[in-house]
Amino acid sequence: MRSCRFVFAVHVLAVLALRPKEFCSSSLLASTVNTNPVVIRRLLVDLQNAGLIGTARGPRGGAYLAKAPSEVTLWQVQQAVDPQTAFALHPNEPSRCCPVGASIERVMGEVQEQLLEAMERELKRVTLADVLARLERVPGSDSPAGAGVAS
Amino acid sequence: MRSCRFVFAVHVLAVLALRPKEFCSSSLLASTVNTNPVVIRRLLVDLQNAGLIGTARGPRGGAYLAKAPSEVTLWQVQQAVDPQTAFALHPNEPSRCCPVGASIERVMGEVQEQLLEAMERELKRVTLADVLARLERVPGSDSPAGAGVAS
DNA sequence: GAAATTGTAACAGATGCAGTTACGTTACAG
DNA sequence: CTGTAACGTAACTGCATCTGTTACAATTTC
Repeated sequence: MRSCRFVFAVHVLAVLALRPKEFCSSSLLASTVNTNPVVIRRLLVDLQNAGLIGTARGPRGGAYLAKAPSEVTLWQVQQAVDPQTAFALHPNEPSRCCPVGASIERVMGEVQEQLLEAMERELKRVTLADVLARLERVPGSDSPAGAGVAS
Repeated sequence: MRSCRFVFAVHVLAVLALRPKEFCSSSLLASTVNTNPVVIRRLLVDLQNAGLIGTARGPRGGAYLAKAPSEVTLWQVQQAVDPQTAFALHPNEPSRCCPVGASIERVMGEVQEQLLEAMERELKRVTLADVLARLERVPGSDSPAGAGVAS
């Protein structure tokens, strides 16, 4: 994955986790991520479809975390916002005459499956609560960095 | 990784492995991969720098495999032609005022390291010889599909 | 009814990659 | 020694993708 949707999504979810029971607007989230509110709203659509957050329209509306941080794995986040392939396969069909070209796509497809499974195992081991626990403690901050941490 | 340099490189190395002691031209390799010879030559430069192949100029020149297929892992190939990051980090510096923005880059950088290590372990488990062994046997082909296989 | 906020469409700018053409360099063959 | 085949590399094009931006309809609160 080359896009930054994944880190943006983790960032947004972490902010939401630090403000439980609050509705955060896309403008507020955009200012902490340092991007445009529409970029955030596009992310929120995918996160909502995955059941990770909820949103509300109108004044005082915004997004809120729909699950406990310890129940949200980075794998869920990644699948929600950037379902990826590990590497690109052949863009043009290889020559079928060559014994390699005849079946290289199948073999590399199988390799890709193994690789994606390894990435899935690794990303499932890290939860949003783990991410919160690894943020630096900022005592003077307006939001306690430890809130919601369950590691 | 989104580019197809990795699959192209494995394809090329597999063809070279099936023709030991032969010099294969970039035109020949390009025809089995179904791309342009220059694309192949750019790959060959990287594979040569990594010590996986050798090349010779002039008539009857071309590329040859410099190692036994069982000694070449897909990790070596991937590092040679497409050293990658697992995912993109923040393009714009996040707000340092927010406790998340203050250290999210470090945390996600650590997550990325773990993920890359998992991918490395997985790709090191697969050698070029394994790839050759998983190609379909084509008895009528001009090149025995089992040549050089050591799995 | 006004205002705030999401949801979404449309577009601009930047980036990266595959493919292509062209040409200099090298080495073999006769 | 000359022609030819091949690598090495630079420059360019076209295409796709992504982030960021503007704009606007739909929704909800006050």
